[in-house]
Amino acid sequence: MSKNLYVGNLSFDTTDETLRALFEQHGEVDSVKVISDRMTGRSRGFGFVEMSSGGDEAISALDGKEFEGRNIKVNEAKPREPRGPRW
DNA sequence: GTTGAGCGTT
Repeated sequence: MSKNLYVGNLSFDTTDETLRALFEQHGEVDSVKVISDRMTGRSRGFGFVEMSSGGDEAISALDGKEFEGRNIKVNEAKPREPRGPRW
C-alpha cells in the first residue's frame, strides 16, 4: 500500500529530484511532485511525495526538519480538490 | 512563500 505525503514550506530551490533523494533515505519513493504555479511557472514552495513504504517513518523523520535552508513540513496529504469553476 | 493537473478522450 502506498502513502501520499504532503511537503510544505519548501525552498524555492527544491526540485522533485532533491525531494526524492531526501525521502528515499527513509523509505521507498514511488513518485515525487514539486508543485509550481502553472500560470507563472514559479515555485509554490510545496510538493507531494508518494511512498510505497516507510512513508510514516519519513513523516516523523523529515517533518519539522531543515531542508535546503528551510524548515519543511511533512504530513499525510489530503485528496486533491477541483481546480475551480472556471479560470 | 502551505494541500498538485490534464487541453483533449486516460
